[in-house]
Amino acid sequence: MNILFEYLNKIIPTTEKEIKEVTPFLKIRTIEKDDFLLKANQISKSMAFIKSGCFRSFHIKSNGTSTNIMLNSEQEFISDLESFISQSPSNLFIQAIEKSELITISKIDLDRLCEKSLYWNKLSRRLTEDVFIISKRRLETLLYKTPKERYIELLNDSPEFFNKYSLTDISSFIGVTPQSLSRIRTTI
Amino acid sequence: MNILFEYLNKIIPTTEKEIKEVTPFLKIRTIEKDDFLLKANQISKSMAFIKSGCFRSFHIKSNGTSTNIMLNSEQEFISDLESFISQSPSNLFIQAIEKSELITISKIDLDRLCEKSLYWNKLSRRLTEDVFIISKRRLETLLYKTPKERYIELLNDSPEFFNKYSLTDISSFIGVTPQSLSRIRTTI
DNA sequence: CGTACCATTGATCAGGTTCAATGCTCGTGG
DNA sequence: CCACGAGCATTGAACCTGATCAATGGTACG
Repeated sequence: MNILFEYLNKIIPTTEKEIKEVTPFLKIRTIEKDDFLLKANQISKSMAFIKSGCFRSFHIKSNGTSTNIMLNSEQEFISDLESFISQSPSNLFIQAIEKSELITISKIDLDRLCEKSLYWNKLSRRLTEDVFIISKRRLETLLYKTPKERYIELLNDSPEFFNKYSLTDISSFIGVTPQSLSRIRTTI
Repeated sequence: MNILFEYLNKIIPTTEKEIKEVTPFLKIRTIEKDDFLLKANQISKSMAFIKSGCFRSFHIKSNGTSTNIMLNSEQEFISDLESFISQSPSNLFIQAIEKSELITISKIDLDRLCEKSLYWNKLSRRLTEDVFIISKRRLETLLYKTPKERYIELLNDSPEFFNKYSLTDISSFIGVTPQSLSRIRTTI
């Protein structure tokens, strides 16, 4: 679990106290390729830190088409944060793109830590802030930019995406069809 | 400032202690129609609670066109939260749509409150969570839905928008031109 | 009264979608 | 070990939605 503690320590420096507090609540979980961490209508009961592997979070419309709202990999937290926060049914599917290892903590245990501890409160706040900023930037990209501009932005800001995820997954993340992405790529 | 205290009390119940702690840091500010609360490249130094009035937060692209990323009115907090959190230059303009009254707190003072107090930490976390959920839902709407569906969703979920904001502002918020919104409206 | 802004309507244009077909790679089973 | 099938990326053609350019009517405000 050291990889998680190092990550937390970078965000808000930890002491022995916090490591001891949280360790009993952490669980390791392995998930196979194509299996689901969460499905629509379920309530997200735990927050997961990705030790290895990668995931796509997507929505399925009534007509059956699916759209990736988020792609995540190593050293990122994953869950439907909205469902996790409000303990309401999710509208997302979260699926492992490859065999992955997670470190998880349940909502109940995290709430318990936050109830009394300034540290875990500050940390939760920081993580929520980070996720908010990611969401806001994604919103801005969709509102202000053309698909071609979004592709170029992704190439510059997150070139590693193109090793981790298929072009189909990336096109859905960008908000266009795979055919359109393919055509965009030929113009560059 | 009672309107703010009532609002806070609903989110996380306050005691006399918290009211006393925060009161010295709160300022009332009036802002005239069309004046700016924040401009691009400035750093957002304060968080504002809208006592009366309404605002639009928008981005201006290099080609000069502007897009509303957010519309806010009474009993909502307003700032470029990304700039406020990270104290980095904003890419947004925040403008009063009408003469408005704000209750503000500076970043420095809020940080000071959060440093030691569990209450202000929990509150900040809750407010960030709420803003995250708003941002995520907006992202979903843009990714999954057509302009017509977005318009209908807004009509159902926030009919008051159509009293507060011009159709031009709303069309920009939805992510289409005023002409397109006008045509969408005629089909319903 | 006149000007400026907003909402609307018409005509044309462009970019993305859809439908369809093909090549490619990789994993599986005979 | 090879053959087959599945899924991904690409390409072509037709179509459609929303953008753009342009003009008009209405209304609020100085």
